[in-house]
Amino acid sequence: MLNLKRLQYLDAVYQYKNFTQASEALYVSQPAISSAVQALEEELGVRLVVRSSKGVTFTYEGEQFMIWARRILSTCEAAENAMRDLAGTAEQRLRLGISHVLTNPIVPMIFSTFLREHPKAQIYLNEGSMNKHVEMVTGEMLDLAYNAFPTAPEAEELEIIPMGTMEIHAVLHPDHPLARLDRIPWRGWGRRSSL
Amino acid sequence: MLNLKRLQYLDAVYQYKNFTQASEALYVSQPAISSAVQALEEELGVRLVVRSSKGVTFTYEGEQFMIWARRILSTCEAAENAMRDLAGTAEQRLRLGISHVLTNPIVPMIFSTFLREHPKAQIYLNEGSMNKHVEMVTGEMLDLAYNAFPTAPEAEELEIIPMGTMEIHAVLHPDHPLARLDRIPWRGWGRRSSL
DNA sequence: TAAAAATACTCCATAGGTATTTTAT
DNA sequence: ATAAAATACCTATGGAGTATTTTTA
Repeated sequence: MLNLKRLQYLDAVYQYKNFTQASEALYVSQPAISSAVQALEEELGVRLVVRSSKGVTFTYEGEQFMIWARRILSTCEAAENAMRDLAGTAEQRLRLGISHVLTNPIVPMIFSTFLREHPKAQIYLNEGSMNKHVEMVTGEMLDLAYNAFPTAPEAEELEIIPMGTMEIHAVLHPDHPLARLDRIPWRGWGRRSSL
Repeated sequence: MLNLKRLQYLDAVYQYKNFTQASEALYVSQPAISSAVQALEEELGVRLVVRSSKGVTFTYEGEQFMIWARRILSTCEAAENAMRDLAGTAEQRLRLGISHVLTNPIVPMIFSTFLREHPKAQIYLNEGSMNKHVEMVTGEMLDLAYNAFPTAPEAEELEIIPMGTMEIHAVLHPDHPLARLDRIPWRGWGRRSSL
């Protein structure tokens, strides 16, 4: 299996056509370069460079290999940059799930408090079902969900911060049998048809 | 700097969605996989997978990174194959430089002797100047040059095998002053106009 | 309780360093 | 005599193994 550091060393050798200069550019010793190139040649079964007392020249095989090496190295660099981007924006990003019924009270809070503290932040709002949001937080698709009754089994691995309570009012016709009560008991809901 | 072995491990994790199975597929221990993935996450500054007691799920960042990882790994494989090809054909290939004036005696030898011993070999014949061939052998562009008078300075780093001698005859008009001699001295050449 | 991943630790291979030798100009 | 690479040798880091612990379904 190839080794990226060796490719990097070979790349420097290709630029300088000289082991010593390559080693100085990379802040390593000359023998480190020497053995890395030897190891590559050994592994590939191919002579990559011709050494002489005035530097190195690349063989045909060496030139061919450099085409691949450069491609590999630049792809790696691109991958690292892509991840740096994701990591960077991740710090400037709030992926928030909000249940439809809870949207009202939370949205003003976001724009007043959160955005004042993180002016550069981007906010991804996902309105949807509460249990779906529990899954999305578990799978790191969301950072945070503003939720109620997190009863899904996955919810237990999440940190849950109580934000407050919400009074639920029943709006009834004065003639409805429950209209006589001050409070409507929970147990009643299961047995009755909804309004 | 990225490390290809770690990418390979992550790739197996991606296939099996399970550290233990990935480790078995690669014939390494489970902690080896575990620490490789941790190291990658550390290096990239990004959470790649979500661990659970029933395996792993890839995060958004993890999925994105896998696109790059696969590309890197397959490019490496292609590079190795390309070099294997070059190394393989190198053993079945004679890159031979022949000076124009020497072509006659060597060509029959190639087809009779060499090809009988190496029936699968390919022969690249390069007809050209003798000093150019010395350079090409030095730079490993040729395996062998059939040459005469290797006087180029680079020739001293080459192994030289005497193949034979060749008589050089001067064809002269009977009235030419040199025609009287049995042998024409070398030193005469420099001072006279050519024929 | 079982299955999966993390942790602790130990060990070894290998990458890298320094000093020196070899080679060729 | 100089400049470059190779070699010898030593050290240290990191990767991998075994054994164990933690976590969650």
